[in-house]
Amino acid sequence: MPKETTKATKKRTSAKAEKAPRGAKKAAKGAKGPKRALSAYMFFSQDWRDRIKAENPDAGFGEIGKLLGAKWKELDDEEKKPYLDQAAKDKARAEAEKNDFDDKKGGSGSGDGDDDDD
DNA sequence: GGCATGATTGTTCAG
DNA sequence: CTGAACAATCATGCC
Repeated sequence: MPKETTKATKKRTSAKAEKAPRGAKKAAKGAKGPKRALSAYMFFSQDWRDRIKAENPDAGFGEIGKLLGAKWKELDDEEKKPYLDQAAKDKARAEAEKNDFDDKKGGSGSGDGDDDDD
């Protein structure tokens, strides 16, 4: 048994009790942050978005979203494997990203160019 | 050292 | 453009 520590405390992360009270988030604009790695779900949806729409051409965001999640859990470990694999690779990518972020984080300065954005 | 948290990622669909 | 359900994640901070 996986010791439930957090889970028992909170529902998970989103929890979104009812309307997704996630207000403080989304920074990505000027702030530079070592973004995180994608989730297996991301890859899973990329491949499945096709299927979901194929079997639910009528389904909209609501249906597809729910169906997607439902199918995801329905898949077997082996089925998710390929997705997890991709996620694993993305993780490495995010790792390097953070690495660079951590490296220049102090230094440089300057520069930065920044960019900006938009 | 282990725990909790937050931040992020991508899809679809619409006004 | 952005948000919202859907799910994972997992890196980091913190004592």
